[in-house]
Order: sequence, then structure tokens, then C-alpha cells
Amino acid sequence: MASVSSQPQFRYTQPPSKVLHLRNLPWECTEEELIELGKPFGKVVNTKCNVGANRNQAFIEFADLNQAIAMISYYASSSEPAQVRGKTVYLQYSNRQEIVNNKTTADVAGNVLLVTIEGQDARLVSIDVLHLVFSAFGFVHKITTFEKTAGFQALVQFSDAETATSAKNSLDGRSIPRYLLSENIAPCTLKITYSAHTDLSVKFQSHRSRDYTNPYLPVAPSAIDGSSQLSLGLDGKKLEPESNVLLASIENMQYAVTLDVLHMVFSAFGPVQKIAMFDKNGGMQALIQYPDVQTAVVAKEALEGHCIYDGGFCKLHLSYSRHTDLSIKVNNDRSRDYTVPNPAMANPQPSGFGQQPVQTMGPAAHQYNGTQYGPGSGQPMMPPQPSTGWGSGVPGVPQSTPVQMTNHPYMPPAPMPQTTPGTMQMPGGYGGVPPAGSVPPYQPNQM
DNA sequence: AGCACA
Repeated sequence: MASVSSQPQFRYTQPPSKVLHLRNLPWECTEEELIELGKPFGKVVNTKCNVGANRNQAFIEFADLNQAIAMISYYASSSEPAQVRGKTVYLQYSNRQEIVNNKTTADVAGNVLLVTIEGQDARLVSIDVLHLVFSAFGFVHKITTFEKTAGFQALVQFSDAETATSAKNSLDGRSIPRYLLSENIAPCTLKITYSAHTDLSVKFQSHRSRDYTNPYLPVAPSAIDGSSQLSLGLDGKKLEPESNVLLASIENMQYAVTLDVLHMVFSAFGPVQKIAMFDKNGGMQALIQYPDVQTAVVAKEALEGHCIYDGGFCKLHLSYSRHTDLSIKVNNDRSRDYTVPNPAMANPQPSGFGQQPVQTMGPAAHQYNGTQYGPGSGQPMMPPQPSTGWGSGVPGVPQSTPVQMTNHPYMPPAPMPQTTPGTMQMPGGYGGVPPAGSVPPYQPNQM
């Protein structure tokens, strides 16, 4: 259907409109700056910034057509171009007569951020990395990711607009730190606006969406039954599909590793629901069940290859099990279901649900907190105001607030290890403190 | 450097 019209799509002279189209604006140009620019010529009644793919265009609308004409004619003959922050901006009449829908989203602060991940390999950025990045600013409630024409995007939900704003201010326009991505991934830049959402709906824990406030949310089948693209992580090395159940094999088991020891070690990352130990190939293996995949992921990343005791003893090797719910038939020294009250414990708590039958748990868990899982010596903690870390080179690994389940019945308020999923590299063992109550026959040397 | 929308 050939166009009868001889008019090209864009004419070099638009018919006058009280709406002006601005382009070549500096990043994050504000409404105030637009008003400032237009004020000498009349009353700016509306604006819209962050327009276009690069979000460097804007519209301003004058109360009166003559005011728009005045501005255009002024700059048409001015020797000084219109400028914002010293950057030349180009003006023309908009092909529309009024600005619609300003101030609905993107400009009004909210607790949910719309994040566009730009870059060649944006799709390879995992939800875990996003979680890590945004957790530096506060507890991340939920994340959803999706593909749109704008590219790979995510919605990141914080508890309040203030937290979201601090994340936005610090991260918008920045690149995901290189050390969070594998080397062969091209830089990924974050472009962030506010979303109009206030509470995301996450139906499943999956590689596309996570609800960190609800560890009992079912895991999407696609996340378990390794549909291939989902199961390969950023680094491309996670070939096995993630699971909430970890299979631990213990190498060089010079000392007894009991159920309680395992429980203690793995509880540092979240509530352990069930453990089953068994012998295999002359060694010992155990299945450890968490309520959710991401806790298992965190635990696996932090613990893989590390030793329960100093000196290379009882080295853990972890993989994801295909189980999602262990069937514990009897509670004994080889298997236990921590989700049901232990009748053997004459220790009825109000709401026996989730109580730890192991007495040493509470205090012992602390031994596995904090610096022992920290990324080695001298790594600076990321302060709550994260602006420092993102400015230059290599910031400290962002320390997330308790990664998950702050309100989980199993967990005391802040016993999460200060670990960062997927990125930590621990130099040695646990720092020489053996689990209480199972002291191996050697003197742990404190580092 | 060239027109928006959840």
C-alpha cells in the first residue's frame, strides 16, 4: 500500500505545537531542568523526561502555543544553543499537541524498580546476580525478569521507596561489576526507572522470578527439571539443575561428621528441613533439604570445596540432588526431619513447628556467621549507603542484608552468614572453629 | 540526532 502522501515521516519543520520535543539530553535529565530551560519563554505546564530508547529525549508543554513558538524561534536564531548541564539539546515542535500520561510511572518514586539490563550478554545475567547487586541496598523482597522489546528487564521489589531510590540512584547507568560476571561476558549496564508496581506477583521460585519473602513458594518445575538454558548459570558451569536439596559428599573424613554437625553447618544459610546421611562408595554422603532453591544455592556456593575442620579434613563436595522432598522415615543419628516436632525431645515449645531438636543449634549457628564466611581477610564491608562501592573499580562484595527469610520461623533475626551467593571465594576452611559438641581430636588452630 | 504508553 504505497503512501499517497508525499510527506516524509519526519519533516524538518514541524507544524507548531505547544509541545516541544527535546533530544540529546544528558542522562537523567530532571523535570526541574526542563522547566528551567523553558521558563524564560512561558509557563511550562507539563514535561516528560527519559523518553526514547536511550532515555535522552523529553517533551515540554507550554501553557500557550505562542510560548512554544517563542522558545523555538529564540534558539533558531540564537548563537547559543539550548543547553542542559552544558550539553546542547535540540528542540523542535513535537508532532503531538499535548503530553499524555506524565507522572504516572518512571518519575514517581516507588518501592519497585524497573531495571533494564543492557549489553551484548544481558540475558546471561542471572537473577542471583541481580539479587546480589540490589541486596546491597536493602532486603530485596521479590524479583521478576522478562524479555520485552526494551530487552532483558527485571522488576526488583524493595520494602519501601526510599530503599528503592537509593538503589536507583546508585545503580542507574552503571555496569554490573565485572567480578560478578564471568570473564567472557560483555559489560552489562543497568538502566533503572521506577515501576508502578507495588507488589509483584511471584507464583514460583524459578530462574525468572523469585520471592525472597516466601521460602515455601513452590519451585517451578522448569527450574528443577533442567530445561537447559535455565540451568546453566552465568559462568556456564552449573550444568546440573538447581534444587532445594543438596547432595554432600565428604572427602577425607578423618573425624566423625555427625548429623548435628551437618545441621549446624548448613543451618548457617537458612532453615534446614531434613537431613539424610548414608554410606556410598566407602565414603559418607548426605542429603540436606532446604525449603527453597535459593537457600540451597547460597549454601552450595559458600560451602563447596571447603572443609568442616581445619587441615583439609572433611572436605565438602556439593551438588544439587534431584530430590525435592526427602522422605525421612525415622529420626535417628543418620536422618532427621526437623520440620516435625521430635517426640523424643521432652521439650515442647509453643509451636513446635520448626523448633530445632538439637540443643546446640542456637549458639552454635553463630560460629558460622559473619567473618568466617566472609570473603577472606580485609575485604571491606559494604556500608548501607552503597554509593561508595559502585563508583570505582573494585568495591567490596556487596554485603546483603540477610539474604532471605528474615521473617522465617526457623530463623533468629540475623543469623544469616554474610555471604554473597555465587561470588565468594573462601581461601580456607571455616577458620578453625569446629562445631560445638563435636570437637575433633585435635587442637583447632585459630588463624 | 529525529517523537512517548502501561
